[in-house]
Amino acid sequence: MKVAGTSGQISRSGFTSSARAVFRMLFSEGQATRPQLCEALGLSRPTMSSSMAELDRFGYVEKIGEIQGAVGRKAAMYRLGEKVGHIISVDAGSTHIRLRVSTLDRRLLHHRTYRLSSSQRYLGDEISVAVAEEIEASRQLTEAAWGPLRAIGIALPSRVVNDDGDARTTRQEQIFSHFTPPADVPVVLENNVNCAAIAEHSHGVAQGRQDFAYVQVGLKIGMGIVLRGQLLQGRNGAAGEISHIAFPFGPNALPANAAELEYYLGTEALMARVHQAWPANAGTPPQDTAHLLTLARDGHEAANAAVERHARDIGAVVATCVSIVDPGLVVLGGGIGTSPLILPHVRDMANRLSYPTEIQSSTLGADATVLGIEKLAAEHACNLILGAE
Amino acid sequence: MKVAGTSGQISRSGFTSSARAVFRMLFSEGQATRPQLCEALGLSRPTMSSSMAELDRFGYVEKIGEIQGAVGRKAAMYRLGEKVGHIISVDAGSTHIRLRVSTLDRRLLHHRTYRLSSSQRYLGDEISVAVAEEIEASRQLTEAAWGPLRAIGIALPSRVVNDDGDARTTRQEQIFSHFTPPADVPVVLENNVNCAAIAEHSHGVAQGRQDFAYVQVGLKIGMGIVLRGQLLQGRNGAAGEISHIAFPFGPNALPANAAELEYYLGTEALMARVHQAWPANAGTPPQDTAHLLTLARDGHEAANAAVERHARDIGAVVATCVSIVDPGLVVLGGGIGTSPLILPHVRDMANRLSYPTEIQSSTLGADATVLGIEKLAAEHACNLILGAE
DNA sequence: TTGATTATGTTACGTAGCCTAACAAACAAA
DNA sequence: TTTGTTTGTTAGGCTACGTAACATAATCAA
Repeated sequence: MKVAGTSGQISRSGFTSSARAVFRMLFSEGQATRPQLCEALGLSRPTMSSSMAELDRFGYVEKIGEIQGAVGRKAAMYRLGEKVGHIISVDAGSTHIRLRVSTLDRRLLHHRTYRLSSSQRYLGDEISVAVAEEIEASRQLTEAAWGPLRAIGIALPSRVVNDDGDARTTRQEQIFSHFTPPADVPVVLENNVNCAAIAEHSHGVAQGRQDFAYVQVGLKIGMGIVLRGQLLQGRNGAAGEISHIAFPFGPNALPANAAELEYYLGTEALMARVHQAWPANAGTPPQDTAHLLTLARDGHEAANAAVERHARDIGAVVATCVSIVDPGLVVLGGGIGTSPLILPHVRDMANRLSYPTEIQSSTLGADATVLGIEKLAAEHACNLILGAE
Repeated sequence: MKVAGTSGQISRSGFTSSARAVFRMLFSEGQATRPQLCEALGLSRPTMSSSMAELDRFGYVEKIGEIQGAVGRKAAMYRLGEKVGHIISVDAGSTHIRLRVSTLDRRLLHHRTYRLSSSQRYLGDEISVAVAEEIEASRQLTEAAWGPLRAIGIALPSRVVNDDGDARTTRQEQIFSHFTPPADVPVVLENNVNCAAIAEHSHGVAQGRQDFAYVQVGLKIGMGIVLRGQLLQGRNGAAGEISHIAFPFGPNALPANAAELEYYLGTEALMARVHQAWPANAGTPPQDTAHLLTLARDGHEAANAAVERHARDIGAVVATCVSIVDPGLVVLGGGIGTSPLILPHVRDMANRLSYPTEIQSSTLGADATVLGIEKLAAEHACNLILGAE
């Protein structure tokens, strides 16, 4: 993740630690009653009173109702107030720009989707232009009740390095070629596969897991790794760049070039192999992977063989990842990754070659990436409001 | 890391947070003056007074002298007191048992080395017996001034899982087959390669690094990964078990069995390949890797070719690791790993296939592993004294 | 309806753990 | 010896919590 726009303002918030804890709780849980907050945070009722008063002075909390228990007085229910503001999250994908405007506790305020005129393999000018236009369009709709814009998050189809790393080796700055963020609004950048991993953590099958890996298999192949609840980014923003795994590698084979696996496991080369191996009497070969998967599902022999071999290749990649980080859970995503046809083969291969690991298919749809960057942008905004410490 | 022996005593220490901070500082720095501690921890002199008094009541600090600045009153120098106690650290290696008795701030009190009668490939009875005897022998020498025994750390040549994992799949419990630790003394277990990685962090070339990987190349091959300053252990204690990387893996090759890389990159298979490829006119082939490296260093052509090929294989493995965790630094250790002959080839291969990564040879000797487990045991003891949180 | 019971929120007040200010002690340099 | 500097202690205040007690608001049983 890279953050631009707020350089060096290490703003201590001025809130007491209990007020910060209350804010964080409402941030993560969405809403809670005072007794619930007391219980969860181990605070006394007087401390809760003063914390709430403290946050209320800034409009940072909002009473949204009362809850009646079995007996006794009603408990007041709170959530974050409107002065907390909102964030804009953008998935700058290869075919679509998906945008969400939401509160810090991720209540959706507005959303839009823009279809790019052509599929963009890499981050370039067209994406930058589209992002600029979409953000501008939604800013026009901003309502007073949304409060201030606290952050803009953008998921990019490129490596992203943080301030320690060397941004010149990535494409990340391309996003700003036609897009200039509003002054004073921090921009949070993160790789789109990493964002999808985050979404699995907050919305998907990896909920509650401290450690897991997300493997996206589609046009390209990539991985996002979450360890101790935090995204692993790497010195060059290259953690999870599994297309750079040594390939081919064997007693008589060493890789000649970097990223050979990217080509081999990409859909282009996969379909080329399918066409080459397609029997003359097996009908017309499939034109894309979706078609290939349909044929395989319907029991087509040649299609099945191709899918199985691809699944076993992916299983080998997963085994390699497990051997290195042993995450306990691997989530498969992407057009091919989510196919139920590949899951058993990946499981079999990975668990035979490596250590016991749960392997699941993602159930999140096309919104996964934008939900992931939304989470990251919200967390960044929350940290800014509560001070770095 | 696995910890046995102290089940469930979540002892809050009763010390103020500043006293704990002072303790931690003396723990990590060894010694410091009061003004230094104030400066480093951001505490006032009155607070330092009360913190010191607090710790002194338990004999947890000790004044060891005074330091005279340019002008003004002398500053008192402190270190951890004898009531803090000591730890026993054991490297249960394949050929030697190395033992150190030391204070929590790692002042050496006693050490001994025992040579096993034969090289043990795996953790078994003989190691357990030897560990029991060595620990018993050094306990006999315990002096009153050493204070209580706070922890026993043992580095094992096996996978080690923590309490979440399934210990039945590892060999770790074998260590207790002939060794029964004293009651009430926690035992800290960790894999020996992970320990060597820790030692690189605290004593070696990885000092000051938040993230790095340590690759040990010798009889077997293994890796220890430190991320955000903490050892990565994995759900099955298998993080860094790079012998399970998919191998062979290529367009026409999938691994048939687990851990094929362990055999291929092990010294046994290496020497077999060397012998097979040895030209008839090149003299007698080397009998072990040390000899092979000597011949290569002296310019022997066939030896050089073998070493280079092995180095490139290792470089491919390093590239795979970098592609997944992108640590920024890889330290090479072990009998073959530390050879200056392989370093350039590993560097070339890894950096060509993957992302910019510093690659260094370890400069620590045979004590690395025991120093690593010493660090872990000391940290565990420190946490117990200061309370969990 | 009315009191008993219970949960919630506020007020009053105590305390721990830090701080600053001021002073005492211990040193070097003038 | 005096002066200035640094170290350590004493005195006293402040903040962020806590507990105790009370006020408030609900259910429930008579």
